[in-house]
Amino acid sequence: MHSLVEENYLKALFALSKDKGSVSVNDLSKHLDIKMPTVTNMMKKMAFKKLVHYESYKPLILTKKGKKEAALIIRKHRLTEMYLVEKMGFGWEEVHNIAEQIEHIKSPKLFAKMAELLDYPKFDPHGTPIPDINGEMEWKAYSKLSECKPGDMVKMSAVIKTTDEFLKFLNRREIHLGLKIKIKSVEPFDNSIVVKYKNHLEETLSHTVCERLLVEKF
Amino acid sequence: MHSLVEENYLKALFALSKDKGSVSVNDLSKHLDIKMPTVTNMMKKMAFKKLVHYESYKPLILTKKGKKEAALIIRKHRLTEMYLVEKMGFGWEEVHNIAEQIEHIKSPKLFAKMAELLDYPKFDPHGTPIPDINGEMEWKAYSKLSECKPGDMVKMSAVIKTTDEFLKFLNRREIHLGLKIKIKSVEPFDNSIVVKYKNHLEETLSHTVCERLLVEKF
DNA sequence: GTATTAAGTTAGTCTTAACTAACAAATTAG
DNA sequence: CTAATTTGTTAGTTAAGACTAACTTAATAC
Repeated sequence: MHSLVEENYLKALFALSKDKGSVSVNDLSKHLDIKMPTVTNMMKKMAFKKLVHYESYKPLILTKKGKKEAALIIRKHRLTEMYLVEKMGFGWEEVHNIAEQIEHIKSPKLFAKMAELLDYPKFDPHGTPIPDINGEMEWKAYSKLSECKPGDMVKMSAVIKTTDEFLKFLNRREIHLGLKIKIKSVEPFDNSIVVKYKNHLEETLSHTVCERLLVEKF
Repeated sequence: MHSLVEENYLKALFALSKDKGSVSVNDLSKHLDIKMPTVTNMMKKMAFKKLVHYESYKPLILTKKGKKEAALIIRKHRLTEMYLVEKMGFGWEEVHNIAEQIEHIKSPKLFAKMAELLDYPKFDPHGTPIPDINGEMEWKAYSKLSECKPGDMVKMSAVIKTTDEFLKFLNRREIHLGLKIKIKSVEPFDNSIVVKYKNHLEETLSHTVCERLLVEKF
């Protein structure tokens, strides 16, 4: 089994390689707030364990094994978040830090029980997919709210790049998953969007915000 | 805050000093399965942090601070055990190892929520008292089943020196907290006891077993 | 296409928390 | 009360995982 530290490297590698499929030592170093030489050393150790493909001066690539193990940690994280929200009554902005710790708990039984009690959830409280027990996960074909056009009617489906602060911001505006939103206009100057939903008849959302909200059109 | 390692030393010190009020380096070393020199070193470090009174060649004594911090870790452990049993459906023999890990989670909110959802429980699933938020805890005046006389009617109130194996043993005999037990006879040769309860009309329990079962007479 | 900058590596150090070997103090046995 | 045994300490080593300083390779700029 891997150390808590290795698990954090795995998670970071997985998260950062989402798009390109590979990660630079520099990016990983910044993301983990760990200096580059330390990262290089750890990559060699993890390469020896067949978790990552490592060659000097080349981008880092998770092995199949590394990817699966990372996904299983993320599974534990997201199951925990869902459990905390659904079964314990926490707000979606409160659960990240707790899940960050509980994801390292070694107890297949605990997470199996969470999954069972939640009726095998496919998404976490932020709409992000939960990897299955084999580490497989699939994103639905969402659009960013920032890509929507005036007149579009959409359903809030997921929040990305979540921080506690951002989620509190959404709370204050009563924006939550499942919310139906109508795009009233797009301000060409700064790409901010004016939307209407529930009893909020005219709410302006900055481009920064809209880039983080994933929606389904209908 | 203290490291996970220090927390384990605190817990062990607390558990071992239950009776005498002090612990030898040797006992602590054996209990933690850590060699004596390592323990001595750690005691110096923890003495510096005012968690334990340490003097060369003298028994170890927890400070008030050390005692409180130990009790608060034990509070987290026992709240977790109760939560796992009451809210997640685990058996009392399954929860120790999970709680052993979750007790180190840094999140006052999580444990406050557990306590709330459990309606501020005073005892864990084994009948052991849960320290309150100030680290205060009190044992009720239980007797050991081994001290009971033929004819006594008692209620099973707590299990001590629990191991998963011992709890499974109790499961197989359908012995659980709250069970009403009648002592039929005591075998003077080996101090085993013959008891009657529910549909078990004659069950023999060894002295070893009876030493670990705490009961209330009535 | 060389010069500069950025990214990555190597070498050596630090801290935590473990260990063993050797020694010292305290306890127990006779 | 001394000898043997047990307990505790000191000193020095190790592994994990962090760091800085110095150097090398790769990327970018002009």
